[in-house]
Amino acid sequence: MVDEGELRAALASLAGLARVDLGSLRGAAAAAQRITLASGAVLFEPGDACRAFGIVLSGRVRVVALSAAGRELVLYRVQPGEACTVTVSCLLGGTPYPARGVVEGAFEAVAVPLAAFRHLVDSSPDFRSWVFALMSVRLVDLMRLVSEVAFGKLDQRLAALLLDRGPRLALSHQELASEVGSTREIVSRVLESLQDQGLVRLARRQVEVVDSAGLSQLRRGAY
Amino acid sequence: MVDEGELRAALASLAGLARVDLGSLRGAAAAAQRITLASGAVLFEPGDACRAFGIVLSGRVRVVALSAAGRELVLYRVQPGEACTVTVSCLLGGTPYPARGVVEGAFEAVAVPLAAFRHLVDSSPDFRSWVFALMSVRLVDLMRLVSEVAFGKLDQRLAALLLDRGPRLALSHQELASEVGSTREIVSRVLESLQDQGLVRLARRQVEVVDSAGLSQLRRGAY
DNA sequence: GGGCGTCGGTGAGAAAAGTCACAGACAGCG
DNA sequence: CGCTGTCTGTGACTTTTCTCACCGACGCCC
Repeated sequence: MVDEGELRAALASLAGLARVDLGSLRGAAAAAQRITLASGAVLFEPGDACRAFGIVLSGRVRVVALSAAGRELVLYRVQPGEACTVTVSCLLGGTPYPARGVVEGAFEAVAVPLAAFRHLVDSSPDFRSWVFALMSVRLVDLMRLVSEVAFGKLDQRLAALLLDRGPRLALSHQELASEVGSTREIVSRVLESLQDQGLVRLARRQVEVVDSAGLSQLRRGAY
Repeated sequence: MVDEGELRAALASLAGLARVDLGSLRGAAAAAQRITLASGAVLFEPGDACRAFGIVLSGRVRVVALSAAGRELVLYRVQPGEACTVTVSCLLGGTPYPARGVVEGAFEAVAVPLAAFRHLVDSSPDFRSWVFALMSVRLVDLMRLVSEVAFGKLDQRLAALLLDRGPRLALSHQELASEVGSTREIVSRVLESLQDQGLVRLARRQVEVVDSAGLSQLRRGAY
């Protein structure tokens, strides 16, 4: 159970949700729960049933596809101010989660049960279009991801990752491999080749982008 | 411009849309357009801007990712009674299409412009939850597709395709390759190997499932 | 300084997929 | 019947990715 003012304050801080009206919030606030988790906590596993709709206040959720062999691939991240779209999908469709959700950073969220979620959707146009927008972005992103995984080579995928996530990435090769759905050795070798081409500089648990223009070029049509 | 009764009849024939109320339809009907296209027509190309929301009455839309090298991969199909979810995403997000949409079969659809779509969403809870349900299913399907493409071998992907699409598939190897995002030669060889294992029977432009139990087994953990 | 756990490098080999080139088979049609 | 376009089979080779095995390097803690 969450204080209405608190929920309101939380929602108000989120882009696009500032104007959810008071009446709509009553029911949701009464039913909502505050959730706090430490980094690394698992929110859901593939096959789990979905019980509530969550709005992330701080920290992130990394949504990861798992292979039978234990390999991983990050599908997307839920940022503060967003809701987990798989959760919406699974709630509405009654399907089990198709992926794992892992907490990154100090995590706080508000969990709203299905009934209250429906009520919010029905009563607040702002809330509604916020949810639509989230799902829209996710859908298009996933379609792009499918293309990249199906058609892109690993150097291109890594180039894209490096360009997207800042000029400096403090991740081990194993962690990078889990981002892109590959294995440590391969990532090591590909990174080494990128370094040989003068595109990045490597250090223990760190990749630094040196030639971002070159990386962008590689990202598109490798030649 | 579409007659209100006609639009109503069209919507009424669709699962989950039977009860969209009359008032909500007025605006939509006035703005809606009837679309008829022949099989093979291209609805949209990657990069195109999205102009209207379409509900498919008959025929299907095949949504396809394209690689720089000209390879293809079917992301999903929009069946009669469904709406194209990329279209919703692109409309709401203002993003260009990330894929190609191709008509299959004799195609009829009702196209509703963005404003009228928004009005329908706002005024009809039934319409709303129908759209949510569509997007939910798509999202989960796409996540599964990412996993399959990233972790599955081609024989598994083909096995899944054969199991999903009836005991008999009348497609050329090139068409099968375009379904799964591979090339003709590879598909030919994999199919031959499936035939050697007694799982399918091949003929010109035809694949027949012989041992569906075996195919299911292959589909999961190839051993 | 010694020990330990994490991290990265590397070699050897195999498997999977893609590429190129061409040949033969089949269907439909004039 | 022969022609033509589509469809499939196949050999030979390359590229990409994966797997296994092992080792050395680094950081940290006692």
